[in-house]
Amino acid sequence: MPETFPPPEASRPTMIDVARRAGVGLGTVSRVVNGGHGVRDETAQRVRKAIDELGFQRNEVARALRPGKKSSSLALVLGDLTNPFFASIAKASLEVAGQSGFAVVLGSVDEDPEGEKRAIQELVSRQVAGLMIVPDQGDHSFLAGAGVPVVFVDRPATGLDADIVMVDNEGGGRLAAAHLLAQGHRRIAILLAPSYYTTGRRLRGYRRAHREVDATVDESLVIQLPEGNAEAAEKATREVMLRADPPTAIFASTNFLTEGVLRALRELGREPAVVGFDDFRLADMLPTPVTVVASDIAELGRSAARLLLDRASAADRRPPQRIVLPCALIQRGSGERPPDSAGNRKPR
Amino acid sequence: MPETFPPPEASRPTMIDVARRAGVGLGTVSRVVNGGHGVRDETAQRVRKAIDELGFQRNEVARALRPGKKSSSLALVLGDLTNPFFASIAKASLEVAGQSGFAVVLGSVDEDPEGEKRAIQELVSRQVAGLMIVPDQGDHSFLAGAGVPVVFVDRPATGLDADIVMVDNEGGGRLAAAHLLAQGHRRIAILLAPSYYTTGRRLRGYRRAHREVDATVDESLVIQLPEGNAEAAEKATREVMLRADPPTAIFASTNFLTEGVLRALRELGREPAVVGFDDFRLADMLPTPVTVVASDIAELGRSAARLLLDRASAADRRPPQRIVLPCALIQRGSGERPPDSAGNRKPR
DNA sequence: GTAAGTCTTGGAAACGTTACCGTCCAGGAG
DNA sequence: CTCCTGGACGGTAACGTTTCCAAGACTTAC
Repeated sequence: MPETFPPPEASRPTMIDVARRAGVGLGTVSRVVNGGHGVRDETAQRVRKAIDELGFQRNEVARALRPGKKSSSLALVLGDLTNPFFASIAKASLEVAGQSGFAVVLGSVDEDPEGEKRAIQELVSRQVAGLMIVPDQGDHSFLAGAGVPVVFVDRPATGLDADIVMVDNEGGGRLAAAHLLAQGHRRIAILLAPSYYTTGRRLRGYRRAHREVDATVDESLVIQLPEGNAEAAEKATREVMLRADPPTAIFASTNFLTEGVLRALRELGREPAVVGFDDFRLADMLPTPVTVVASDIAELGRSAARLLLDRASAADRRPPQRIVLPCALIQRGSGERPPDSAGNRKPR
Repeated sequence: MPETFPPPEASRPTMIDVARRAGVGLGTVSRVVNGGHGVRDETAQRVRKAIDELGFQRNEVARALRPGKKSSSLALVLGDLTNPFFASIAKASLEVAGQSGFAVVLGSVDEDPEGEKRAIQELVSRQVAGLMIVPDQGDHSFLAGAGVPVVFVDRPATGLDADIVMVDNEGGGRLAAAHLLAQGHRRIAILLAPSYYTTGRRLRGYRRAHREVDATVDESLVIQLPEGNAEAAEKATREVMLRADPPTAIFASTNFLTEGVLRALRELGREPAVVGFDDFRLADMLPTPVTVVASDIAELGRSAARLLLDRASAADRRPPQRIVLPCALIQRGSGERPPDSAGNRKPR
């Protein structure tokens, strides 16, 4: 059978091909490709012409092989991309990196902390120029010797003092609780995903808000969930609302938790005040629009990428930076219900 | 001896270091690292010991430099990760690729089709083993000579006959329209994002459903939006509902469009039947839970990754594959409203 | 007119890996 | 005892780029 098809493995032209075609040396081509300093204009023209004609494109892999040169990729390690929170970070950091000609390699870690370590090392072996990590629990000191700059996103990691970008969790927690307390609520349940750093800080803010108005926290309303998903929150909400002394307000410390809370409340037909942490799509479209404490998640990703690019390009030896983004309260209705509406059956 | 401080710029050990430490040749180390065939067991042990002691990890960049060897990364090029549709694809393909030891490099393309081409070429220059592309409009024939396997996701591209994974758009469109027609609706508006391939197919299904029950399509209800976002859909919905002869049902051909439709309807206080294409989070929690035509988006991503891995590893020379996933109707309420409820003011 | 620069340019050495080609040794066959 | 076979291993040449060094061409200053 005749091979009329385009050659299946058309090897792409290299700098050597370009050099031959332009009648110059290899070094000259390289110089032209990298900004063209120290090359006569006329020569540079000839080289560029050859590049166009051959459709040459620099082989980034070979480039990254040279010592010192890291590849022009950043790595982003995070959990479930299906969570809009993570998706926003990914999108924003991708944008910033892209503007500087950097690609982003993704590592997913839904799994164990061991899986995270493996994923990170895989990425390091790909010679990425830097790592953005939304860390799970577990020690990250193994990164110290990797010789790669690291930026932690959303929460710090133990064992490594690196740059970090996060939101003002304590301030946000305080904001949410203070808002509810100001409406007269004194029995405010707080739902916490298990052992996340952020969760602890939000709880701290919640406690501080109580102290500030001399209210005592009923510890039985501080609810540590076994898992950080909507189902766990739904179950916990059901249980706490069916107690003899239910809360008059609920503070869900995570977007997925908020969803679970709302599910349970709809099912029960109860309407305590609800404030969520992190905004989410359609929050304003629900039967009672949901009041949330929100921050600029995209900025989280953008800052992380910017910070990492600085570290990667310049020999940026400043001490680890710490960027904290503010939170704001967005009142939509669910957080403004008065205490006495909590037990009411929802009118249907 | 205690290594108190990891050297700040400890250059990572290479195979040569391992070879020296194990007292073997370079080739032997390589053989051990790649499965260890043709190496005596005792020797392999020694090498493995040295690897552990030094914390050696293969430099993937150098490996990928060798001719024929592509890097163990796949590229994924898609639009806004903030769209749960794209996020699901990304997550699923990431998972599958990860299981085979492949990383995924992301290219975002919110921009022009020219930006897409640039992004793709950037990724190709990184010697990825394959490309998964959710193509924008525009010609993709420039990929033909790249020597890299390509899988298109969600929609085909012009100019290149490659593998493709997509959902049964026409079937889904038909399903949605048929469902509405079966309830007696005869004036069904369809909102279409501009010039997407999928959009055209969904419209085709919509028309087919009409033909099947001998209903005629009022062409003024086939609404081409100037943009594919919620705002455009909201505006269009407002306009069409305020006409003298408004539709009794609306088919929103995209998840974001559905959101816009719902926003407009809430504002207007009107309740025509609504069916959306693609499921979305909280669809069941809205005042009237939203009926949708849904498909397994994650499977879209998984299939794409699997297909690409096959092409990349084996010299898979089968003709281009074409995988079409089915759609299913999920009835939740908004799609089951009868025709005469459309003009009703919403009780408040 | 010569010395000392400056600007351009070509060539070669690396980077860390894999693939190939030998060499060496052991053991079996003749 | 020799020859051959085959497995185990060491060495080296790539892969495509960047960087360094040296050499040539040309300018400037004395």
